[in-house]
Amino acid sequence: MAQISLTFPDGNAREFDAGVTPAEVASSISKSLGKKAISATVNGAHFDLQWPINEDASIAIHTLQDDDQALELIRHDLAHVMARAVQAIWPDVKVTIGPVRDYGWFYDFDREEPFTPEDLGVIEAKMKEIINAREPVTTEVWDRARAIKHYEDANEPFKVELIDRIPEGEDLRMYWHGDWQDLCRGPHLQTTGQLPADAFKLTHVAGAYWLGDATRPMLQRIYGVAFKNRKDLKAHMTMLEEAAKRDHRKLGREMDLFHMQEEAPGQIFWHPNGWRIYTTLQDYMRRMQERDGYVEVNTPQVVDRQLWEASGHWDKYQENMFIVEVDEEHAREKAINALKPMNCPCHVQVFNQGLKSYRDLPLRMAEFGSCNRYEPSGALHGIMRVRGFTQDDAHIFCAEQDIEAETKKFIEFLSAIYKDLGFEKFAVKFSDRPETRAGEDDVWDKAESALKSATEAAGYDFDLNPGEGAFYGPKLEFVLTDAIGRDWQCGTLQVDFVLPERLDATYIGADGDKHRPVMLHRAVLGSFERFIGILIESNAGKLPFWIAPRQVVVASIVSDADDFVHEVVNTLRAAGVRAEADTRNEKINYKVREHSLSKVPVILAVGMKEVEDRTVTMRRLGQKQTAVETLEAVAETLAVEATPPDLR
RNA sequence: GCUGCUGUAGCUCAGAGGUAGAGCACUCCCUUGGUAAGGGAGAGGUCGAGAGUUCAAUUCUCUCCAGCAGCACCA
Repeated sequence: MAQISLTFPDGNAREFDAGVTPAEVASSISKSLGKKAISATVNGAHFDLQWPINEDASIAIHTLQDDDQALELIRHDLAHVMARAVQAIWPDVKVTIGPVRDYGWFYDFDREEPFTPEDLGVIEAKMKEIINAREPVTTEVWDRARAIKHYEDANEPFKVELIDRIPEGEDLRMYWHGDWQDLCRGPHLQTTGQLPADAFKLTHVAGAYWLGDATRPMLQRIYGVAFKNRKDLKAHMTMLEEAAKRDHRKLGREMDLFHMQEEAPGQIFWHPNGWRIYTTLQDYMRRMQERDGYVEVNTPQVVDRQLWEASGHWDKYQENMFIVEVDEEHAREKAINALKPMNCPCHVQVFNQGLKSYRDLPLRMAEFGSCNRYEPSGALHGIMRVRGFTQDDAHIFCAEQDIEAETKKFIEFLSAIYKDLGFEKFAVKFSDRPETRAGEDDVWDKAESALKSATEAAGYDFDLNPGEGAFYGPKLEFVLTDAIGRDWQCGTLQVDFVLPERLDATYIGADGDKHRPVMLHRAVLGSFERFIGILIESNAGKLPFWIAPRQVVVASIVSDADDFVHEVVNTLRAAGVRAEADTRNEKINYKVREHSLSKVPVILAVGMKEVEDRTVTMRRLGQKQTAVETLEAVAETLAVEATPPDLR
């Protein structure tokens, strides 16, 4: 038999018969490793212990001590064990797919009756039974015909479809957990006995379309989380509880920032505190944009359908637009309008007024543009996904050769702002050409490479979203994360070759001829609404002082101090600090607790001692210790903190 | 939009086929208290909306609306 050489992580190599399995390799090292092994990395690939190795390779044997591999296998095997448990309880449930995801896995089932929350407990119990039976996991490669026949006989149509979708020539691998069988890429554990019976939990059920396609049947997805041990599971559950406390919807209520109500789904009633955040951010953005060479405009909300037809929105976006028809009885003319879902067509109208010269480019046209989109009801989420919102939008009209420089300039602009707002790190996603698109391939080539090299030049890595670009051009997305790890696109930059064409934007070049500008659609915050949601969650409500709507509460300890309290408030207000008095007939403990819960960054306590010394006792949010300072010193310190970072 | 769940006082929630309860918040009174809840009293609800079943519905059924989780969507 042919020999192969396997190299271990310590650099030593040993000869084995070709076709040796990692399980045999592990056992040859020691009996205990043979038992403890869960999988191997062979030439960089994650290998099942049962797969044969046929060529010289590097090999590392994994045990449950290896976090990455162990967690992946635990979660993956639990997906199978869960499917097995479900079919053991309800034999006519059809199985589909069950991948590993963050913290756990899910598995999609086809079943008439919905799973109930009570069912989850029943399934969990069955899973523990299966785990404790400690049955071996085995695998075989089958040929296509046999696998299809098998699943047709078993009445598992989804599996048959899956096999049809696996490219010819790729191995079809079958796995058995005990006598329960599933089509699976692997790898898997040696036995279900390697699973921690006390470190997983089924969390929730939800619908999910088969193959992610809304035209296909909706399946029932059961989610689970799993860890290596009970302690990690518990830590995860605690983390989720903590994250729930940062939910902007909860904090928005507690901090009295905004509310929403049935009569205006997906729209926000901003309260004074919330609107303070909004205007503070808007003022800041306006200063930053002016400094970076933007001009600000403002355009109509209600626009005739003709413009939307010309721009292409009527065709491609109508479902998401609020259409406004004037009651015929009162209409002098029969016009159909739409609330603008985007600002771009209006900006082209501004651009088109008067002749533009190449000397006018790049023209950076900004608008705090109020948009309304009829978002699907299921997509609405607090103030992060709404039907009425305002973008910090701008369109940069430029020549093709300016794309790279403008992109780089924009990324630097965005990252400076994100830094000011406390987001040092953010993800960048790059989406390239989709299947159906407008524009020639060589133009796409140029645009894509310009975006990529500008991103790299600005010093950012990006994830590629192949084929996810807009039909009119490639795009960059700047993604921030909410309290429980959901991603939200905030900033964006999109190259657009199409709209200038459709709306006939032109400029006169140095050669005296008409040319077509390129439009860069870009936003930094994305929308104020979403960004404020993220800002609240990432700070757990403890906003930076300059953004905090209520910055200082001056609280009296005894009512004889009330006069000085008002003097302190007035002094702070004169220094540009948002201060208010709390002279209610309550104990200082009560006041401290209440204002701390509503996230006021600074509480200044004033008793008779302070009145005599003209001092205040300062307590910062989240800190227990206090500091006595003179009124003048506090006003000076807080005035600096209240100043937006760009004005310091 | 789809699947499932939820909707009772400002908030968090309990409750039952016979027209409702708690804690906190709110108002008033007492209390002037030194850094996360001082004491007492009071007020507050068309039980999401509509229809049906029933002697009787907030409770059961249906429809609608909204919210939550996930999926799809996010040009």
